[in-house]
Amino acid sequence: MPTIRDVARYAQVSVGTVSNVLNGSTLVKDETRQRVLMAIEALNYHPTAAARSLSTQRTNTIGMIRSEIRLQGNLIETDPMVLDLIDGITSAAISSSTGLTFWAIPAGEREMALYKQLVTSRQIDGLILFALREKDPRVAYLREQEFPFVIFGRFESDEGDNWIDVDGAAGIEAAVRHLAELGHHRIAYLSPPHEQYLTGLRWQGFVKGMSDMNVPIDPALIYEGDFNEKSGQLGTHYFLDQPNPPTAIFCNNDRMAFGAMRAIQARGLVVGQDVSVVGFDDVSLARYSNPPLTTISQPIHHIGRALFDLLINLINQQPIDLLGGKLLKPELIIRQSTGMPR
Amino acid sequence: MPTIRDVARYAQVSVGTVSNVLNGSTLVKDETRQRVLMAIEALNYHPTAAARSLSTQRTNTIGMIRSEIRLQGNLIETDPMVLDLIDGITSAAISSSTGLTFWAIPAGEREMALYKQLVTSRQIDGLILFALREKDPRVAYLREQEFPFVIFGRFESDEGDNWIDVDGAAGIEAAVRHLAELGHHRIAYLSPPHEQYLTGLRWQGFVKGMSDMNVPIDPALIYEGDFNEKSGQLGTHYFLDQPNPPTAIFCNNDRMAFGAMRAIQARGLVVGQDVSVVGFDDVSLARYSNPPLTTISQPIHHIGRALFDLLINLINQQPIDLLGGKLLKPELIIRQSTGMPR
DNA sequence: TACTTAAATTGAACCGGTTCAATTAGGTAT
DNA sequence: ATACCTAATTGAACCGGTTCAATTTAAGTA
Repeated sequence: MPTIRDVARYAQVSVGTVSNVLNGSTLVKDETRQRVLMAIEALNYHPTAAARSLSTQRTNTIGMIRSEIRLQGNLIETDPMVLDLIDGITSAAISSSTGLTFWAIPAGEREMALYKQLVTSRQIDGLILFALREKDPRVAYLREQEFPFVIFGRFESDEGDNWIDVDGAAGIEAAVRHLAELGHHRIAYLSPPHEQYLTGLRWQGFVKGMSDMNVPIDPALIYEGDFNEKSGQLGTHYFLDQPNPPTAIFCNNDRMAFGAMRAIQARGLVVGQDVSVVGFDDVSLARYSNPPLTTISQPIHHIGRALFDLLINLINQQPIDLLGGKLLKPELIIRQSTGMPR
Repeated sequence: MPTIRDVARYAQVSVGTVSNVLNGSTLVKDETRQRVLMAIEALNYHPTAAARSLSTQRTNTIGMIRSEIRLQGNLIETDPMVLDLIDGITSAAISSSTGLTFWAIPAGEREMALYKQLVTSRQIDGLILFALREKDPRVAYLREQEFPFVIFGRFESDEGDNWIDVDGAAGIEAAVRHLAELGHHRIAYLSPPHEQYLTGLRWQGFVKGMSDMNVPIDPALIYEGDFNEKSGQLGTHYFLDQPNPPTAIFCNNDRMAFGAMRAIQARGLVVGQDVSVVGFDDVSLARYSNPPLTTISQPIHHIGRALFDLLINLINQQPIDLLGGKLLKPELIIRQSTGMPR
């Protein structure tokens, strides 16, 4: 493998000049630049990433870590939504030749060790966090280390300027309004796991929506799910076993909504007639489920891109342009899983 | 940030000794090791990844690149299956403190440029390829460069020992047998895009299954899809518009199968009674669709782990243990989307 | 006590880039 | 011809690890 010194020798210039050519400095005479470029071509030279990183202190890599969370022993599978997020991030990353590196690790002690490792060994220039938990230790640590990071979601009273979120509460309010206007008075709530930070925010939206529409909240119609289909199914059976079952179920993600629809159908009931179901996320399948799912859509691909841009600005210590605001409005997509109660 | 020289000074040893301690060499006296470890602790020292990479020529990072393919102008969205693959890879990677770096780039010229960049700049130690296309230029290039890579899938007559695949043809044969045994004589085939290498292999399985069961193949019942729900829907409408429509549709992934079910239901027909549907992949939603989808299951999480182990062995030039064979048997999961024809 | 051998430690050289103070080349004004 | 200024180029020092031949220390043996 040729090094920069080989190129310098071949082109009969110094290594400094080659470096200047590589980094687009304007200091180099055109004729010299040509000679260097020809040498690079002739030797098929490519700068080594590690050497460059060592002297520039930049890796051109950002990181993302999935916390493997287990509830009652079973792994919470990754939401298809995350894949869309990854898609958005990587499609923005490619244009600034930055890579996205992934790790997956069980939440807990080893998780913090990984974060510390990455930060102190400078393997990455910045981090994208998502699915924050209550009193998430990761945020405290990264802040303390002044390590660049952005969050998909909010954390503790919206402080900081390094997050982008969807106003889930507003989305849920809209969903509740939609259900109430259809005539539903018994609306069940399939909650996210209580560890998640967003759980509180979402709940506020539900409470506000219910109170605005004068629908009473029945504690018997609340169930804590874990974002998997299975818990949507379990929660729904629990609801329908109540003496006074709900006519509508709001689910905090689409996967639980799919599980809910399945449970309703397993009892010989019709989704959208006997029981209405609303989801959250609008994953690509929501449009194709049977019946098509009414759900709250978030512009996840756009969010991925925006998070990336925000992080890069943070890393470069450039002024932050929030690209249309940090709190994005979600949109209620009405399909056939909701209808008037019988 | 402290460097290895700071640690050496603090512990009153040489940098060589510190390095030996860091790398678990047995040459260091226990007492010295303790002193060094205390110094590391006291200074909160962590080796810099870039410096280490520069001298070891290893990055402890492997790469994966998603080819953004457009058909008739629209992007083929990433399959949820890929997320499971990533999950499997990263869960294996974490135990050897290796990261997985992800890029997404449109197939074509820029794509090859990215591969060349990564290989020659040694940003990664190895690559995981998937969704190979006919005469895929990536394989030729990587082979020529002798760069370590493994493939999820096969390529050109199974040559090489760096791939792991599911025997999709066998899976399809089983699916066709299942349908024929139920009494179906008109079985439609929703094909993968023709550019994909697996398209040929899968087709062979379909042909063999049909011929074994003495079911004729009708050219009017073949449609080329693109793995998205939409094309499943379009293909199904095309099939059902035929003068002599099929009673069963085999779809080459679950997403197209979901689209197919939707199209069938949109015409007031009942899936599993009027028209049976079989998918491929067994994504987590398949169990929760309405009706639950009969599909071919591949152990994708296991495959991710196996691909990682294989790649690491390749990188370390260690003998390859194929962990239970390179061609894995898929399993037909029979659910309610298939039944006897009316 | 001297000699041999094994164990532990040392530190300069190296990996391959970037940076910047110092130097040289080229051009213009006096 | 000389002084002066700007543009272009140079190359040693640096980034922070690993490696290994050379050296020192400790243990074992006669």
